[in-house]
Amino acid sequence: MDAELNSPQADAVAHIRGPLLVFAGAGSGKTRVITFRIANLVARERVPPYRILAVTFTNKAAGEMRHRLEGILGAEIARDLWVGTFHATCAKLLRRYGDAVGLEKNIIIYDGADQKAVVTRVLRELDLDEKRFAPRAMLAAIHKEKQEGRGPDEMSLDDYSAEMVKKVYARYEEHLRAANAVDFEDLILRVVKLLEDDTRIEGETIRRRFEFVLVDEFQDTNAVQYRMLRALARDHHNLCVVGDDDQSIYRWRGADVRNIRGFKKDFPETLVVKLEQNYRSTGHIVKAALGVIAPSKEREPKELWTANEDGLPVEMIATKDERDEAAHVVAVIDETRKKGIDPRQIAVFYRIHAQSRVLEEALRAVNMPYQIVGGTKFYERAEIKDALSYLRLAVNPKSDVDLLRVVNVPARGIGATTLDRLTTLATLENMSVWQSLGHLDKAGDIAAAARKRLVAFADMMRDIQAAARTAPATEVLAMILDKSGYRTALEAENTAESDARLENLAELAGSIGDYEAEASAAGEPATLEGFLERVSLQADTDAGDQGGKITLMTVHGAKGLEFDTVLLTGMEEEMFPYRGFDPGGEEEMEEERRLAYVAITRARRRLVMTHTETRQIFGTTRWGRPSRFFGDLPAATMKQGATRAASAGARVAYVDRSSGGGGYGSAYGSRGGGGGGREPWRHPQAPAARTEAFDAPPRPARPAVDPGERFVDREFFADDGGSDDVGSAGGLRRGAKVVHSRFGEGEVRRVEAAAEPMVVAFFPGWGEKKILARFLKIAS
DNA sequence: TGCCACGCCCTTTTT
DNA sequence: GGGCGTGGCA
Repeated sequence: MDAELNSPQADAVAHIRGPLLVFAGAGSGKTRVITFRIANLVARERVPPYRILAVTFTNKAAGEMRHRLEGILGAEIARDLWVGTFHATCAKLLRRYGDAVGLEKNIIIYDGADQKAVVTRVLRELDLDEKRFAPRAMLAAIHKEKQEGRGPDEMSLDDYSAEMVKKVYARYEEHLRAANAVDFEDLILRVVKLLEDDTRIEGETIRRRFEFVLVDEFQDTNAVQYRMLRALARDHHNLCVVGDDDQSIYRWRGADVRNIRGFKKDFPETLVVKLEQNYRSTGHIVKAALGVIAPSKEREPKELWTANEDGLPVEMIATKDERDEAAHVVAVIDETRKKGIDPRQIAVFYRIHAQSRVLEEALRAVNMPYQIVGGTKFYERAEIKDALSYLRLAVNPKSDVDLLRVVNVPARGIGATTLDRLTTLATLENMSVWQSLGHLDKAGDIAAAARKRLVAFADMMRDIQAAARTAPATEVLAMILDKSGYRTALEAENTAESDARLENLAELAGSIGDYEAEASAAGEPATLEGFLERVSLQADTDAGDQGGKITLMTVHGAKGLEFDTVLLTGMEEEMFPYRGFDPGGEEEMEEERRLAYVAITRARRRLVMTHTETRQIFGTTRWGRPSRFFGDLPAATMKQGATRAASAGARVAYVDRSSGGGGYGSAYGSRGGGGGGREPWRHPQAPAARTEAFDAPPRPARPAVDPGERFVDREFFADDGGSDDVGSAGGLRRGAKVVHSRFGEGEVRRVEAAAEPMVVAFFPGWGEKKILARFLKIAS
C-alpha cells in the first residue's frame, strides 16, 4: 500500500477537481491513478462513496478495481462505490430510471446470438438473400451506426447497400422494441437519452448523483459512450479519464481514439498528465514492448521507460505444433510454480478463444488447475441457452427470439412450417409471436394438430410465468425443466453427452443459487430478472478468483491486468497478427500491433512467446511463419529456443550445447513427408553468422509428444486394450474408486482424453457409464 | 409435416 | 470443430 500512497503521479492528481486527462503508458500505474484518486476523494475529501462512478470496459477490470479499492477503503465503503463496466452501469441505471425512456421492468438483454437471430428473421421478412446480405455483416453495420449514435433515419445513404442496412436496421429496432429487449448499444443509448433529456427530472437526478466520474481505458470509448460521459459531467466537469492510445484495441467495436482530442476541446480547462515511467516490468520486457509499438503510426508522442533492472530476456520458443506448444506451456508453468510463484501470477494468452482447447487439454492431463476468463462457453452451450430462453420467456413472453428457440425444444411436433405460418401471422398482425398464439383463429393455414400443440405450449408457459412471479428463480428453473419435458428427454437419451448436459443444467441451477446468495449478501433482492441481466452482461462464468489457479485468456481479456509470468502463444503470422477471411487493411494491422503491445506489457518479470510450425485450428492445418512482431523486438532483449520436437523435426541450425553440440547440424529439409524443412527464424537485426548465439533448445520437463499422442502414462495403461485415445484425467486412473452424484460409487475402467477427459466407469446397479471426468470425485 | 443425418461453410477480439 | 441448412425418409 505504501507504494501506492507514495506514487507521485497519483498524489499529484488525487485531489484535483475538474477535467483531468491522463496519458498513462503501460504499467505506469494507470489503474493506480484511479483507485488512489477514489480513495483520496473518499478518505480525505469526504466525498460519499455512492457519489463516485468509476467505469471500465471489462468485468475483469472492474472486478480488479473493486478488489483494490476494497483493500484500500475496506469492503464496507467500497461496496457503495459505483464501479462497473459501461454496460453494467447503464443496466443498473435503467433498472432504476428506465421507465422514463419507456422501458419496462422485465427488459431482456439480447446477446450477439440473439441479435443475429433477429437480423436473420428480418432478412427473411424483407425477402433478402442471406447469401448476399450476411446476417453477421448486417449486424456489424447496424452496430456501427448505433455506436455512432445514429438511428436508421439519421443514416447517410451513400449506396444501395446502405439503403439495405437502413431497412434492416429499422426493422431490427422494431423487433427489439416489440420484444421488450435491448442490445448492448441500447443500454448506453437509453442512458444518454435520459441524461440529455432536459424535459425530465431523471437526467438531472443521475447527473447530480455522480459528483465524480472516472474512466479507465478511455481510448476505448466509442462515440456514444463518450457522449454519455460528457453528459454525466456536464454540470461539474469532474471527469477524470485515463488512457493510452497505444493500447487502443477496440476499434472494431467502435472505439475512437479521437475522443481524446475531443476531450481537450470539450473541456478546455483540462489538466493533461503524462505518465511515462513503467513500474511494472523488467527492462527487457519494456524494451520489447517499445520495439513492437515503435513502428505504429499516429501515436501520441510519449516515451516509456523503466528504472527496473533488465531481468530475464524475453523468450521466443519455436514449437512443432499446437500440442507441442501446449506441452511447453505446461513445462514452463510447472517450472515457475516450483519456484514458488503463486499460480495466480501466471497467465497464458492467446489471440482467439479457439486456441484454448488444446491448452486446456494439456493442463487437465497433468492435473494443473486453471481458470478461463471470457469465452462465453458455458452460457453458449445449447442446453444452457435453452434453459435461459425459457427463463427469459417466463419473465418476458414477448421475447420472440427466445420463444422461437424453445417452442419445439424438446420436440413437440411444432415444425418449421407451423412456425413460419405463426411468425407470418405475428408480422401481419404486428404483434409478438407470443401474442399471436392467442389469435390462432386468424391463421387458417395452421393445421388443427399443430394448433393444439401450440395451445398446449402456451398453457405451459402461462403456468411457468405465473410461478415466476412468486417463486424463487431456482424453483422456476426446476419447474421449467420438468414441465417442458426437457429433463425427461435428456434422461431418455442416456448418453454421455446427455448426462453432461444434465450436469450443466445442474450447474446453471447452482449459479442461480450463487447469485441469490451474493445478492442477499449485498442487501439486494434476488430476482430472476437480476440473474438474467447478470448472465447477459457477464461473458465469463468466473466464480471469483479461487486461489491456486493459473489463468487462460485472450489478449483482449488481459487488458488492464498484470502477471508475474506471461506465456504468449500462437505467435505466428495469420494467428497473431490474426487474419480472418477479410484481407484486413493497414488499420487492422495497426490494431494487431497495439494488441501485441498490450500482451507484452502484461508481464512483470518473465515473458515467454511461443510459435508453431503447424497448427490445427478450425478443423484444418495451418502452416505459419513466426509472427512479424518478433522482428520488431530488439535482439538484445531476446533469447531464442525451440522444443525438442520442433528442433528435431525442422533440423534447424540450433546449436544444442546440452547434447554435446552440433547434434542437429543444419540439414534442412531432411524431414520426411510433406511440409518440407523450414528455415529457422532468423532475427533481422542479427548477423547471419550468429546462429551460435542462439540458445540451446530448453529441455521440456516432460517429453514432447507427437501429433495424435497425448500425455499418457504409458506404463499404467500398457495393458489397456480399449480406446487408443487414453490418458489420465485429473488423477483418475483405472481401478480408482470414484463417486458420481447420480450413480454413486463406481470403479474407473478407462480414461479417454477427448476434448474433455472422459471416464468410463462401472457403477454397481447402473453398469458402465461414460462420464466427463470433472463430474467425478475420487472416493475417499 | 416433421425428424434426422449428412455435408458444407465459416471460422476475432467484448459487452 | 461446430453450426446451420438441405435433402431424403418416415
